[in-house]
Amino acid sequence: MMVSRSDKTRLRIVQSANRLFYRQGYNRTSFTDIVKASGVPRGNIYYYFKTKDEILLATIDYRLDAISVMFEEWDREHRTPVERLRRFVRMLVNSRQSTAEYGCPMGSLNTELGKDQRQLQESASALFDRFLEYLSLQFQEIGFRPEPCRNYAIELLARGQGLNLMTHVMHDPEILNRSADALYDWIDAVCANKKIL
Amino acid sequence: MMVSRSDKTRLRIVQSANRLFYRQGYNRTSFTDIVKASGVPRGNIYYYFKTKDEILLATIDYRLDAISVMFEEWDREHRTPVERLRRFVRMLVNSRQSTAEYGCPMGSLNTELGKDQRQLQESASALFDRFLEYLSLQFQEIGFRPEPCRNYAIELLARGQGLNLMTHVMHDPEILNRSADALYDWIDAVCANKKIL
DNA sequence: GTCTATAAGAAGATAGAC
DNA sequence: GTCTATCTTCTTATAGAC
Repeated sequence: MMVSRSDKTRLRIVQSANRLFYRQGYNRTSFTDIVKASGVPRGNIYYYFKTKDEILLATIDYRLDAISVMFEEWDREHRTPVERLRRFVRMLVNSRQSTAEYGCPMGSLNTELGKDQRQLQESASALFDRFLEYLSLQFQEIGFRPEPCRNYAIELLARGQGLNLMTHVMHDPEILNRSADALYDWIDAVCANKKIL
Repeated sequence: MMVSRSDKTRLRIVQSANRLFYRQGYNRTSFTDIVKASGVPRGNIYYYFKTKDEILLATIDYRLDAISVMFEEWDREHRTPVERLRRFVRMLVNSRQSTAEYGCPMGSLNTELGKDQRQLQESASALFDRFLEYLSLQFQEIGFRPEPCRNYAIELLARGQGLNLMTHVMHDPEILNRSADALYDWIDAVCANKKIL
């Protein structure tokens, strides 16, 4: 696939913005911040994106693609759905340093936008949907009936987000480190429960 | 205790700002917003607070006071520490409507400030400290050795925050409603565990 | 496609009359 | 203590040359 020069410029804008939105939040990141970080002049950025909101939507798509790639990798590396659920927990632990500094990229963005920028948050919630869909599918493959699977996915994601938030608030990556076992145990317990059903 | 007229004006500013900071976030709330909501003219607000940051610190103190009052009420209404822990979960469920709209006041504020306004977030984290202290104390009164109590408190608070976040992201108060049972069960399980120790 | 200059408005904060 | 007018800076966005 050809990658034109303009595609490269666009990508540089999106990557720089994505990084800034994560580290400073969307609303505290100014257009000038993006200009400086990307090295792309103001007018040029407006050639690619009509508004700052459009840049945000592009970063969300960018993240969605990254998530898809990640899930494909998990599918390739792990044969069983239980291993993939554990892989999810391991990802949280692996990200503990940046989580302690800036929070969860997905959770903090949705929290920021969810208050009074509903339309943007609706776009950002697609990130959550993607995770819920994937986790839910794993529970189905374990053998649960479809109905409870989504609730299991919500419960697992909620616990992950809770740990991410505490890790960020206290700026202590060790919280994620030592709490992970409880999530592994929870996965095991749910699977044990399955045999009863 | 005498409540002077100037105290009243100050309180109106703090209450209006507190409401706005919760509903719009700190950074998206402008000085003009506070002027309009409180009905107090610009210059007058600057008589009470030198900067917008100072208003935020005042709202944090305001919330800390409200939390103290709440805990005193819980102590009066419930004799046993287990009942108080359950009361905490019940509070989360009771707040589900506003949580679905605006998130957790404490969690969303700390998430917003934690990225690149560390000094302000340090002040805001006092809200978390207050909860951790109170919950930790309940576990101690149940009979646990002091060391694990703080971790139990962190775990309970994390799970609450996780549910609050999912409730907010999906704008669905029912998530908190149906997930509360798992928290009640968790409290029971921890207490059962105590007998083993 | 690239880039600079600048418009138009909103932000936080101040000066000073009353 | 109260209130209005204004300053300065920063914001997003546009115009238009190259």
